[in-house]
Amino acid sequence: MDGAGPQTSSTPVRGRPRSFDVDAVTEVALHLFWEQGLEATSIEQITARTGVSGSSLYAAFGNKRGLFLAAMDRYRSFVGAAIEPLAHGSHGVDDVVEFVEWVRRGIVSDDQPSGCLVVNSMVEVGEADHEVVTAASSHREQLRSALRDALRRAERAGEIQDGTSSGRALLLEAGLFGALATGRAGATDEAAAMLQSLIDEIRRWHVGVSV
Amino acid sequence: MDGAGPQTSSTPVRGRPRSFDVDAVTEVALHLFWEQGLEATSIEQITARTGVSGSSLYAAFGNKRGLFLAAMDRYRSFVGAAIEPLAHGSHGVDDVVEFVEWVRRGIVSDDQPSGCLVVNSMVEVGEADHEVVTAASSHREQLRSALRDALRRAERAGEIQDGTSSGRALLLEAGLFGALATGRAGATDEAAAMLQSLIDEIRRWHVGVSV
DNA sequence: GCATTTCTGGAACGGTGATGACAGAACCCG
DNA sequence: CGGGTTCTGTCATCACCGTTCCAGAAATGC
Repeated sequence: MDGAGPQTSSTPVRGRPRSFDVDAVTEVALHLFWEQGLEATSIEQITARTGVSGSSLYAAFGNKRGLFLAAMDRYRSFVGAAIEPLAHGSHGVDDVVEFVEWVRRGIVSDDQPSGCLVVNSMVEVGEADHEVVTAASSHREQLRSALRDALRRAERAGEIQDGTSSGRALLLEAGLFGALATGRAGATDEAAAMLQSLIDEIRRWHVGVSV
Repeated sequence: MDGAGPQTSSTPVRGRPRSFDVDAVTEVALHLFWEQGLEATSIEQITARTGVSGSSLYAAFGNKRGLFLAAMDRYRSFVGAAIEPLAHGSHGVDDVVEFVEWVRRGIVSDDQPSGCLVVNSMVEVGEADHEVVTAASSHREQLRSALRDALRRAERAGEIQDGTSSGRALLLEAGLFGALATGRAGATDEAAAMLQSLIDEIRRWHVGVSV
């Protein structure tokens, strides 16, 4: 019976209606948390960018943690859209490469903060917050599973050696996270090179191509 | 002419001598920063664990940032000892595998915090602190260069395909960082599995072994 | 219109944490 | 042993930040 969480789009029917868009505020918060981290982002910064005062934020999200969790959810569905083709695409290796390149575009792009909110949170929060740990764990599972699915398709298509999909999904997951952590430190070129090396290695997986 | 930094073991000759061991304090600080992060670690915690009061810390290290930088240096020489055989060892692939296993032992071990202070700092500090960015960049360079050296030896020994050492050094660096980030989130089993998948993949690099 | 309910901004509260000031303590050198 | 120098601990300062309080505002249904 703590913070009841944001009622995304239910009908309050009674009392004064909310005067701001919860999703829009979550988006702004996401951007700030993504760019600066959880601790380094203050409620005041969010009120400044959204024009919504602190008490309204607390009424809608419970507390800072609730807002962060909402932002994390939003981030996860953003990434989920790019993961989807991995899980249920029609290609094997090509789907994987396409995803890695999507990540690379995100790191190089100036439109979004470089790095991954989930990776950042894993490192910054560590094991301190159980819900954050759970969300991050679930996210990793989702990504890894999608990578594995794509690699299984690659196995069936004879693109890569049988029995390697699980291990290689883990390998890719680790490589992606490492590149994202590096990108966060401002070394976008290095991060992009890491992802390129990942792609090169994937290409070498092709059965029949000399080692 | 700012904080003069800790005079590690010079002879003060004049005035009251320091009554605590700078290295020992740095070690404690390192442990706390490593485990909790920069922001989450307070000077008070360090005074509590060391018995040294805040003003003495400020006299020796300038400020919290100076202490953190000293801790980072200490961490880097700790890791440097494990990197050394990579750079100047006599084996190729085996040296690389040995290093990955050293990282894995660190993650699984209960004696040290799981994760890597440099990776943690890259993510937590981001691009905010120029000196931290520089130290992290230098550390990455050192690791990558050592990995490349070992892989070059592997190339010369005919263990892996020629011309792949640079790319694969980057790949390993990314994979290691990703596993370390995952370990920091408390998922030590997952992190260990990532490192194992890295080792498995390295084994598949062996020229002559079927893809 | 009126009572009720729920929102809203602004100001206040309480805690925390980095840093600086200061008086005393411990050591060197002459 | 006294002067000069540098350490040490305690306390104060100052800023920041998450959170709550409160009085007013805006909607609902009767």
